[in-house]
Amino acid sequence: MRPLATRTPYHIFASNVEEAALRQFESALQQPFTLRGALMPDAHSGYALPIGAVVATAGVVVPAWVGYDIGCGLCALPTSFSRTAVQQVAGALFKALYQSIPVGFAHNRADTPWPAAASLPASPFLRQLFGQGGLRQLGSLGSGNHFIEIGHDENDRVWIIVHSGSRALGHAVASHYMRLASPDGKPREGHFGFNVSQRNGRNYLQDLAFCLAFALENRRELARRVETVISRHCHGAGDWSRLINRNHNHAEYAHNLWIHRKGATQAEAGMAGVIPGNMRDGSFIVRGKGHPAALWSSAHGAGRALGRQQARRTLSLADFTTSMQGVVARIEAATLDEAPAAYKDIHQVMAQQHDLVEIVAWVRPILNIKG
DNA sequence: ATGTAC
Repeated sequence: MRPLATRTPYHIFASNVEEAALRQFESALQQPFTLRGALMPDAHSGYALPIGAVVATAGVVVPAWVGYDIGCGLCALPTSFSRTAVQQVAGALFKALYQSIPVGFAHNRADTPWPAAASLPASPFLRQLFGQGGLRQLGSLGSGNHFIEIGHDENDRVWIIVHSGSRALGHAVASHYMRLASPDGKPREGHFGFNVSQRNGRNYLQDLAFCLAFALENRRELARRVETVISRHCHGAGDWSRLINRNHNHAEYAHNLWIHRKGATQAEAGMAGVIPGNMRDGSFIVRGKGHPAALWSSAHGAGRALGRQQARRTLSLADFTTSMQGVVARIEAATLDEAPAAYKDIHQVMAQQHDLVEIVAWVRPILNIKG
């Protein structure tokens, strides 16, 4: 890979990165407030900054470097359900889950209670947005790469894995602050940020924290609903004391840096994490190694091998069906862009980041829910 | 990514 035109220290953990993504990363590193950068093995181009990029600044927060789905991430809940019992009723669970969980653009008919929201700090702008149906979206999945997986590890432990984010709320918050940060008042490509000590910067960070809490509560609610549905058919429960939660779209102050992660998972030394592969190969439960050159991060998934349109054009439904043998899932033209073949090989991606995370368990899917 | 787009 070509060297980047910058004196800012950076490290690329991917074997080959498309030129468009490289240019985005390079231009982020060229910003005067940027101190360090890293590209994870799943990096590919996104808005303003590649997905799979981590960029650290001195006192500046850039909303476009967090992206639209603030707080998007994964929860993994180990359970005491029996693998064979779950497998026997997988078809029924699949149907019941789509009845109890809104997916795609759908939301709940009624609000999901979230009492803690009232005492969380938030700007008046966010309060107003949140008041307009925020709670109806708690416990809704969304679309794209968001999913719910029920799977089992090597010891036959059943896991509930949820990938979702802050839904319309985070999107509106991101758009608002990206518009505020950009000099021409339009949300667009560019590396426009706020000083963290100024009003806009403080408001953004406060609303970002709210969205992170909302996204976590959304994933918890989704996992609760999955647990409830399974327990109507099988004995057992989730071990909520061992719930793992990791964001991959966020900004935080750590190690004396303002670290932005856009499609990159926090991986401090000893920290539990979840890295999804694809709807056939499942997800990995990991433990972070706290690699400083990776800015204490890892990949957030396999990364796309094919763009969504390209996947829809070039992949066949027949091959998709064959590749999904043994997994109960939406296998149809509408989900072809999420077929395993649309993603990079997750095992290779895991191998490329053995200095960043250690694999604790491999959760292989029994069923998968997508929007 | 998004009760869907300059």
